[in-house]
Amino acid sequence: MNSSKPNEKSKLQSKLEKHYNIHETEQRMQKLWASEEHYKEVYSFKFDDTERPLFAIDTPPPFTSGILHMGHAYWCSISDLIGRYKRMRGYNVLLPQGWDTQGLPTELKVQYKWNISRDNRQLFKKKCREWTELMIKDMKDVIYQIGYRPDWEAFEYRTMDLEYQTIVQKSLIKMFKDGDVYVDSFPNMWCTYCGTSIAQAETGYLEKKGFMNWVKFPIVGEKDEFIEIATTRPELLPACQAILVHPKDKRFRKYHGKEAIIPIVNRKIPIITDDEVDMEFGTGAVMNCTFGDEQDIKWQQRHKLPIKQIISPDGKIVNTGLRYDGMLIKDAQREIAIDLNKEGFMLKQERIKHRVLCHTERGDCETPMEFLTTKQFMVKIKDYAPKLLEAAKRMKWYPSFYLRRATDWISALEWDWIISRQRVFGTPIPFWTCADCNAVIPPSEETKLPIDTSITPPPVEKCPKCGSTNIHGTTDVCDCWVDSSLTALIISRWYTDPEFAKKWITKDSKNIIRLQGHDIIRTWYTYTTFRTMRLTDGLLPFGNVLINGHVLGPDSLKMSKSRGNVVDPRDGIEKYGADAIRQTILSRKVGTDFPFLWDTAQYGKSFLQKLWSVSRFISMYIDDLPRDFKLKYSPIDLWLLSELEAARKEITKTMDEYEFHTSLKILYEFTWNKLCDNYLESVKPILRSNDEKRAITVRLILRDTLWTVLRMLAPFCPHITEEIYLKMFKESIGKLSIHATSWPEKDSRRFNKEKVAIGEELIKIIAQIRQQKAAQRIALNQPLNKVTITLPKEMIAKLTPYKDLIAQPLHINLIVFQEGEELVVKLMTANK
RNA sequence: GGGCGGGUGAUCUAGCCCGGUAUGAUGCCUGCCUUACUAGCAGGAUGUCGCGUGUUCAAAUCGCGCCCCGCCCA
Repeated sequence: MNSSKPNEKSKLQSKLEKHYNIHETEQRMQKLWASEEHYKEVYSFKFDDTERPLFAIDTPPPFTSGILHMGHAYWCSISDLIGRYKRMRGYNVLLPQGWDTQGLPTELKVQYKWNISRDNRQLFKKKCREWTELMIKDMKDVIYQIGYRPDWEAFEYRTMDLEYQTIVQKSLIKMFKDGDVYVDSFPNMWCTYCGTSIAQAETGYLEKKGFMNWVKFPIVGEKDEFIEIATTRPELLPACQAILVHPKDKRFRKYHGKEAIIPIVNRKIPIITDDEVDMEFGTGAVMNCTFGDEQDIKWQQRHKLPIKQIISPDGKIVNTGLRYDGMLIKDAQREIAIDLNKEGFMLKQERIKHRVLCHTERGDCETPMEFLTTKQFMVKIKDYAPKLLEAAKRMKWYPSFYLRRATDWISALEWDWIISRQRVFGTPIPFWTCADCNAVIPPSEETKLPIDTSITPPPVEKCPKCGSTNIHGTTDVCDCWVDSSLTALIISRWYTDPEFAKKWITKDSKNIIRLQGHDIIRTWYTYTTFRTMRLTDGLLPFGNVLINGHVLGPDSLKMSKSRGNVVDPRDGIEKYGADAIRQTILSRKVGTDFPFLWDTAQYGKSFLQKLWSVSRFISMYIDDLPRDFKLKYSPIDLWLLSELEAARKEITKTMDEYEFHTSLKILYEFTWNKLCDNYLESVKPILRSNDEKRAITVRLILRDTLWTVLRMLAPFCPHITEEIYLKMFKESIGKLSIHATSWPEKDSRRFNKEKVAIGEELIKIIAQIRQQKAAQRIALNQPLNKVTITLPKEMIAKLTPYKDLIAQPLHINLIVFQEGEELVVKLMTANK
């Protein structure tokens, strides 16, 4: 065995600077990881590896709005963390990253910011692409800065790419062939602001201010008799087809079978009964206006009421033959209320707040929904709901309670999915239709995709169903969820490499985890599951679902520009560094919403310096350590090692359960508390002593412990751990990067439990003495003449051999044990 | 109206599944300065764990009822 005592000169040389240079290091590491060498070794999916188990994350493709907030940094950090962790656990990890590019917000930006007209569709699309390229560049830059390192090289996708659009069109053609696609002129929800149909999933209820109007309807054939109704939408009076009352409502029994006259409009309508009328609401009588809301549609169909469409796609009143024609809905509402008042039909008006179904997803238009009868492409999903429910239950949900959110939503599905949108920047719908019978006509087999049927002639001259020649292409494009519901099939290359896809997409797809926010469970989650199952004969897109919450502003409120509480990740990275920001957001339970707190970021930054310092300290003592050495443990050593093993076990377990906040907490506790404050302080004298055996033992323990901690910290703080690895461990470990090393294995050494307990007791006593010093205002480095320690008899016997372990670090001349019930320490200073 | 989540010192929070002296951070206060630590270390104060009730030797934790906040949906 060669002597390992470092010579005096090199003893206090550290390989690490005194202060950790966050920004310089992080940038250097990111550059390194972008290199081909690191890509090949660490971050690439290994196609030719048949040994290692597979693991893929279906990461969220962010919408390329150009707006970037802490939420993006959040899911990037989670994806990155899981990727790095699973790699260390021996998985062949597929970490793709895509971009959800086609959407209304982009169109609006191009239209208004770049002032491009959408009339020239080809030019407009081109400009949308250009805009999107710029946004991707911007957003990529930021997620790069947070240390996110997906497999860009092989698995980056963009929904606007022609290859992607081809696959989307292929998938729709298959679904058509399976009978899932149809065209119908069912009343659809329509956004008059965006000028497009809207899916149920894109709407939400918003609290809006409005008026409740009490309107009198004269009864036909009666003098001065009126039936009163309460409505928030008087402008729909011209579309009114009936008044409904509850059959058991005594107040209206006398009007059953009679007719009423619509005020202003002067048209007769029947008064009919229906069980679903809420007697408590308003006056108990309700008018049915063809397309007021979902309930109106139900009633219209049940009672076979005539249909009258008085709202135009651009949100104007039409078709009434009254002076309101051409007015915006809002204006007409006001005007008709004025007229009702003038004519004496308005009983009263009341300011109210009510919940209105609005366009809430994608874009901030928040326009109240109207119902318009337009021809739309639909996909049958409602009938498939039972299978979706069953699938959701077969997946593993983290946290588990979100399963309920999914099943609730699926059970509530009432309509099929409207997949067409009257927009420009989107995947073209690959069908023609027969204007006479609504038949859907797909392109012929040999047609090269993607196609735009608005400029491509149809493959047939006559409608195969009715023989009509009235066949048209469409300018409609796909709902964005038609694009993004394919991600699982895209990353597994279902359409381009079926052999490869088979490895992933299976009955349970247990090697894939979907990561997404809770706000898009009803859209992205549901549609991906639905589409994948339909396209693959019932296979699942993924077997695991990890739901993340929202990062709120520091004031615990939803981040919003108007509130001014938006936290830009770039600010955070600049102030505290990427590793600190990652700690900040990863220290919270996954699945819950949480505020972004700068204090926590500060702690993360301090922790980086702490980790750096302890590494720096240890680096001074680990040169020339023997490879093979019979260690001479003290109980305190054993205590540390058993604490480390306990921590490793718990951290591994919580990482596997995606409870990162707990893993991180244990890492903090172990590193800062146990390793630095307790162990390190107590062994410092040994490091400098002449007891070579003990010194080498402690140095080996310190090195190995740091190495273990460093690896467990690597997924959380990839930059600093990589830097320390390169400076201190690469030479001996030999791997290119810490992110290519493996997760710490179980320490199978069996430590004498009694010795460990003694070590713990020693640590406790040292802490007590420190505490006493502080209480008596004695400087910590001031020597103590004598310390009396009161302990139970059997403890004294056990601790006596280890007096030095207490005396040395605390500079005590004499330790005296005394019998007693519980631990008490008494100090005597040298000069007392 | 329903479902889900939450209500813990000044602030933010862990713990709750699997009952047994409530965790950590920030801030505040007091000391110390020891060559790993743009600080660090040691210590301190601040809590009826939303309210009520039940089960239990024992409840932040389990049951029931209620109140408040958030989200999702009727």
